[in-house]
Amino acid sequence: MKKEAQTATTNANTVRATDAEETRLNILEVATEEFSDKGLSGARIDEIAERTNSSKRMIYYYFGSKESLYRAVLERAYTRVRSVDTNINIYDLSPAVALRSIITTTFDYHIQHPEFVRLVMNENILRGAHIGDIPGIKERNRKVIDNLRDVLSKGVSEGVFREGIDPIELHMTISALCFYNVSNRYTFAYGFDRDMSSTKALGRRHNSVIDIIESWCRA
Amino acid sequence: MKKEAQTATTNANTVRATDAEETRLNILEVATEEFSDKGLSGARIDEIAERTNSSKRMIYYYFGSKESLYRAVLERAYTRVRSVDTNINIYDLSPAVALRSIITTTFDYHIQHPEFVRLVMNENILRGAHIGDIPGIKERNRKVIDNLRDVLSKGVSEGVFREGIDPIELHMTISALCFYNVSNRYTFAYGFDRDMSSTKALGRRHNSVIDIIESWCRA
DNA sequence: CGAGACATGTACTAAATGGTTCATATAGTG
DNA sequence: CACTATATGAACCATTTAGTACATGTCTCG
Repeated sequence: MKKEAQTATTNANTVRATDAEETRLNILEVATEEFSDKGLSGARIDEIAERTNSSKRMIYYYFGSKESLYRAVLERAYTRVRSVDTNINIYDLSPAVALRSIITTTFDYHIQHPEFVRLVMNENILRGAHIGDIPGIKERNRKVIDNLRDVLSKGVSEGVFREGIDPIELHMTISALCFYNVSNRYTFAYGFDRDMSSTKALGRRHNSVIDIIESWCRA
Repeated sequence: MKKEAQTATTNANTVRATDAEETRLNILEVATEEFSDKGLSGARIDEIAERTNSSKRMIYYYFGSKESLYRAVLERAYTRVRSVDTNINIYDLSPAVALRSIITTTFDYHIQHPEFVRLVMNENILRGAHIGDIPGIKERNRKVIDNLRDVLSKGVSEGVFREGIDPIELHMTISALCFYNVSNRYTFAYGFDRDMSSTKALGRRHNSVIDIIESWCRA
């Protein structure tokens, strides 16, 4: 398959480079599934190798070790989130709408990316052993907090939000409420017979989350 | 040590039984640490055996397999929570005070029992594969929801809470807000330089959580 | 006291698993 | 075209790990 792709193109250089990058990415994708599925210790390199278009040999060729591969997966996952919530333009919107839009984006992202949620869970099981190696996280988070601070203070000065809400607390609240119904989906579903992946339950939950945070922030 | 305990007592029967029960419990305690620390796949039977007063042989004698041991650990953890929040007496308190007391109890329990939080996280990583085997969870949860429903409706009829809040949504909210700052402690701490185990941060968070839920429920 | 049940220590095993060795193919370059 | 760097396949290895076989001790009860 790869060979066909190769001969199909004229510029061999590009092909080779692309090919390698493709292999790397393919490994990364499969690894993301596996690590997010079973965690660092539960994941199996052989399993990843098998599901890859490539081989175990290549995994070590490109990533060196299981842990490094895991780190690469984690980094990629975090990079992807970053690209999402940096995209909301706060300044064109009224504070109330901006806040709501932040909540909705966050909520949806978690629903659509359970693999991210699971990776973060796993990293916390590991007591954050690897997150320190991933560059750019603090900067990104600072930006998130700054955004929230701006929205809050704008809301306060417009009289729609009340004073005294700490942006970090607010962020934590939004995160918690968006994270939990994905992270604890299985134990919760079992305990309360409420399937947290049904559209109905999610819609309801989404409304609740918006409602909760809005009534907290409202002046 | 065990032998001394034995000779110290007169009734040999009791001693023997107690001894066995003690061994079982000791294994269970160490296993709880290990599983909560590293998850099911990360935990090592040999590691547990070593930290036990007993041996690997005994682990298999009493529990049969790693998975069974894990299940026993999970069951014990859930049983312990149950005993806690069944203890709040809702009926003597005003709805507002009752709600606050539920929140505080839940909040504190999570802080004081990170091992429970971690076990639940792990069980969700496993997609709830074992929680179905644990008896009594549904009944307990039903009781929790019933309690909340009572508090809510009492509050509504007294005019302090607003109508239309679903007790399951409320429970989920309380859980999420109490769970997250323990479960995501490490990634959050790193990302925002806010150590979520400091007394100060916890106090502040506790206030926030109460504040959030109260302003949501308030009429 | 002697037999059987309960409890426990020692040593072992088979399979799984992360990682490596060695050989080799392929493509771009002087 | 030969040489070099990149890329890849197949078999292999050392270690770890869940689980076991077997012998033995100890308590209870007839």
